[in-house]
Amino acid sequence: MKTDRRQLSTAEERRETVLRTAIGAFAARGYFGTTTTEVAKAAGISQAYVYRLFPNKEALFAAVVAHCFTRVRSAMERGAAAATSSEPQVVLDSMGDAYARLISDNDLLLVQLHAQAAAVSEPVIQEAVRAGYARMVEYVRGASGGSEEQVQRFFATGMLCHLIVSLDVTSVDAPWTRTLGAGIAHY
Amino acid sequence: MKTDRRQLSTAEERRETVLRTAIGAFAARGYFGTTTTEVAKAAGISQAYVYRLFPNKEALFAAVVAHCFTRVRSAMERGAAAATSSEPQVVLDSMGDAYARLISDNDLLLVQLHAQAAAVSEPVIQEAVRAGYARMVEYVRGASGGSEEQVQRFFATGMLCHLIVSLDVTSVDAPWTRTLGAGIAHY
DNA sequence: TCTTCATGTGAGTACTCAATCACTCACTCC
DNA sequence: GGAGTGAGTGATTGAGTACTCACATGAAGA
Repeated sequence: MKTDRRQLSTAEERRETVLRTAIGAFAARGYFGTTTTEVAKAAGISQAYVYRLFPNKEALFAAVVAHCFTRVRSAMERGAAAATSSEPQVVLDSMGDAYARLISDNDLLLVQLHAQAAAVSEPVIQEAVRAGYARMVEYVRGASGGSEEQVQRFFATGMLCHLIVSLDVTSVDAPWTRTLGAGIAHY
Repeated sequence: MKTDRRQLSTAEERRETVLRTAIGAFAARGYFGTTTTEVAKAAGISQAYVYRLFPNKEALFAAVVAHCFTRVRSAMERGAAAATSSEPQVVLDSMGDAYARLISDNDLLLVQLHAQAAAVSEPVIQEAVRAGYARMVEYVRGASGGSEEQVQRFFATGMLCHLIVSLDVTSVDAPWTRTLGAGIAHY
């Protein structure tokens, strides 16, 4: 290695760049509504090269989804570590707060919402989303020690966040928006 | 009027047919993933005629979404009427059960999920979904007399149903699926 | 330097999509 | 029967779409 800064990246580095930047691309219009050209532009590469890094659009999206889940899970881990007590509800609240901070830019959450929608018809994506939630549920259960009901409510609240963000209810002040958003942290 | 049975429908009748049948078309792949040709086929008309009945695809989808919300709301009304007591939680449970029965074929629920996803980027759809939830939240609050927290939890549980259906978790038997699906009725 | 190989792209292909338009047919009223 | 109106369609368009391939360029060792 002569120079400190290579002009070309390794394929693996590029793949990671794509996974990171594609979140922003897919966040707006999801799997069907986002073109591979948009993903390429977000990553600063040509559209053709996307197909060198990933076999097809479905695999690309599934990889992006998996990447989002690992980011969310590591945020939960930080939240669990920051809990001020080992009381299950305290740990859950701390994880929820860490989640709220992570998704303050909304893109991660929106990809999860779109992934859920695409999972209905695309088996590869469904499998990625299932695997993500499987690991997440088990992690939350184990780290918090919460009851079935507490864990279930934790995820139900997360789903409610999807609704709140997708409708942008925080920018509407009305009784129904206050009811849905009551007690939900946002940064 | 010579014959008892007309061959042609009125435009209004056709529009209603389209609204009803398009639910099945949009349920699988949502707004971006469903073509107007598929919608036309489901309604038994030509693709061109879809554009005589609706100005464009976005308005068509928004109308379908609004139609779904009215169906869900009237199911809730039946549920509320069937409640065995006026205790808020009893009424909410009865409404939830009516909802569970209504969406046993999944299509209505899937359209709501896809509508939520499309609402992120399509303002006309976002407005339709907002209006639908606004009316539904107010109705649920008024009909049940439940507290802010009870109503919020009611909708959070509904959102959890979206996840359960989109991932088809009922066909996977594992600890995490039992946690998410605990106590959720399905018919 | 020269060869080798991975990184990266321009220019396509074959196809699908939403939307339009000229047109036909069914019905009603006189 | 004939004029007028609204229901309904076949054919088309122009703008994309995912995906491919021949080719260029940079890096690094012999």
